[in-house]
Amino acid sequence: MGAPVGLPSSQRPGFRLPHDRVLKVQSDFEDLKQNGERFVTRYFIANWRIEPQGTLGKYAVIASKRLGNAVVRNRVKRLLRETYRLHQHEFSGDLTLIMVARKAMQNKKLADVEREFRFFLKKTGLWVSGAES
RNA sequence: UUGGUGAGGCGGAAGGUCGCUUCCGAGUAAGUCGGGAGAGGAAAGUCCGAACGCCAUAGGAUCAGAUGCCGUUUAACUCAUGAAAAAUGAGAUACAGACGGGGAUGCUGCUUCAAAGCAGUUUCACGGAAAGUGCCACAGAGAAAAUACCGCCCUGUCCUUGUGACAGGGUAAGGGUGAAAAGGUAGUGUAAGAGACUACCACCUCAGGAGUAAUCCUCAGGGUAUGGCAAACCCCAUCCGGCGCAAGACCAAAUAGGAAAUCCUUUUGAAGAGAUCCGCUUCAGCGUGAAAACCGGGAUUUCGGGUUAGGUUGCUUUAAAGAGAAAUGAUCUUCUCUUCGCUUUUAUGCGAAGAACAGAAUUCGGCUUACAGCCUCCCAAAGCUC
RNA sequence: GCGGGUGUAGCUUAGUGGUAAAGCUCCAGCCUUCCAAGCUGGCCAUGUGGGUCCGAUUCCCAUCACCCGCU
Repeated sequence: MGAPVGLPSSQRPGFRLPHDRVLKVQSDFEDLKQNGERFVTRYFIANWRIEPQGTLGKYAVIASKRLGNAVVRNRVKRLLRETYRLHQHEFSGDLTLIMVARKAMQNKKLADVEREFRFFLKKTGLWVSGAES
């Protein structure tokens, strides 16, 4: 699990996830909630939409105040962001995705979230690459 | 040594891989590469203040609000030196802060016949109850210029001659009620009693002394007048304009409307000559109809205000954490610590789990709350050893 | 970041400083063949910690939890 080690930096796929990939516009959130697809797992709720070919996919992570205090919310958001970053080559890139954290995600490790994210990709047919295991 | 109270401090360490924000450098630019920096003691709660900013504001008073023993002291901030935000020096202000002192209060111990005194310690939002109003349930005779229930004493009457009953009067020493009963204790005095009188204490007033002050001490006099509650209304003294970085400043574009100035147009409308107006000609229209100005319409410019999750700034500095719904992370290895299980005589070894509370948003000080574990100091206790 | 409000029985609400009230709920009994309804009785509370006071749900302070507004 994790990033592939041993390859030169020019050959392995990039795992960067700069800050401008974050979805910010309010109307996009409402549009996705109205018209997008929806899938619920144990740890998070996913809203997504396939964008036209060539556009760079965006993402957003939501942790509501009911989840816990600021430390818990930051931890949950970081785990979801890390999961998206490490698995961003396993589905088509032109995907706008919103992940809403659920209460069961408190005190979980990265491996648990990764397993759930993989389950979500396979179940909804978004799993493209399949090269890694 | 153990567990405990109080005070202070620390808040896991090193490395690998993949990432995020920002700065510097390389690079035409992008991608990229190298280097630097990147949460706390409480960043939290927002309880109390201050800086800073805008608006308002002659001066005074009232209302409302806050504070309330005394002294000393402390931040951002401002000024000076300085290349400088660093550092040093100076100045100034604040809190329910810190330190020290005074007073009151409860508890314990000792002394004392007692009142009280001394020592230790707890607590205190600690101006005024002899300016006024109000309240003090229940109980109790009486709860504030008070009161005669049981009692005590005197006088009178009666007869059952008992220290009896009734009537009148005196009396706050005793009993009882209550949180609290109108100075306390001892004595004189008296029919019984009473600050009625005396001594000491307490209270009040004046004078002197000590102390920066709060306050304390001493002397003299007064003679009980002054119950408690102001975290009840209130009185006195002091302070006090409001809103808050979502404050505010600058800039930009679009949109609708406002004001001013200039120009054009119009006298039913259109066309023509003419620099323009008046006027004229032609056509259409109207019962007839002239001139000037205003109003109206249009264009340009300027001004001022509003709206927009607009931008920059305020703002985080040249020695840099930081402005975006908000980064400071994820994971692995080793070490450290704690707990549990197994093994071992023990030491130890192996395995597993865990390592708190908690995340900067203009800045600063204080307070409060949360916090696994560890370290240091002080205090008292228990056990062991010398 | 700033401002405001509320905590009383299991729930919804009362309550002048002096024994904390009502309705629904729950439990037991009566009534009924049984249930429901009805009647009788009972259980259960001032968020927490201090202070003022003889005495606090009430007054004051601190704290905790929850709710709302400003954009």
